[in-house]
Amino acid sequence: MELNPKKTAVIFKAFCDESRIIILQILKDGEKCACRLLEALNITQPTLSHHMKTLLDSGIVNGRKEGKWMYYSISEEGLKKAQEYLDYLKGEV
Amino acid sequence: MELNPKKTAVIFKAFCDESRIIILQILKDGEKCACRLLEALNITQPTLSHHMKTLLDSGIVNGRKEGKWMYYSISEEGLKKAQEYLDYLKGEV
DNA sequence: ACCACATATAGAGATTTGTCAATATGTTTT
DNA sequence: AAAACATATTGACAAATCTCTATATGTGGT
Repeated sequence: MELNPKKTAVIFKAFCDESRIIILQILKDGEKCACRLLEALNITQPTLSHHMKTLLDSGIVNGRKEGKWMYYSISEEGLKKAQEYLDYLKGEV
Repeated sequence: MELNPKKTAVIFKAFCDESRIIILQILKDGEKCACRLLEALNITQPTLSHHMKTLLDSGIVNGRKEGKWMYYSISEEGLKKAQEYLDYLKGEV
């Protein structure tokens, strides 16, 4: 656990907004195109793009470009990092 | 996993601010009085109070009043809830 | 009852964040 | 090359958040 406070906060920003939780809920079913996410949420396309940037920055979501489409999925590695931090707080280090 | 998006976001607000991460870092060592936390942080007493309220609301921290002192500690139960959510996203449900 | 101390609340200012409309970039098809 | 489409970026505004000073509340000791 060498994470500094600022970096740790960035990771968990993924989970502290309602819209992003809904996005993660959808991605839980598997990789989705941005357009599919947009259909499911009551936000505009630029707002979705903004949230996806936050999620990518957090490391909790992976992005993959295929042609004109952008595919997003949950990053097992990112989730693991978040879990490791919670374990660390539990004193299970 | 019956958590609604708003409630989930509230839980994780505990981890998405730099000052709160530092507070959790200190509480990892065990229960601490508010005055001890205040010494360790470069913030005013009302600001600390505000962050402690956020942490209590998230369920990640427990509070206990003893005389004029307020003691805070990490809530194993709260942490467990956060971890369960991350597990859920991993598809390990 | 009063004073000293620890913490909480109220209110205000500054910063950050979420949101949108408008526009730019990049890709595919015709 | 142009048109159509998917996504990203810009710039502006509103809402939420962080921070402070000032003040209130509550507790223990004198």
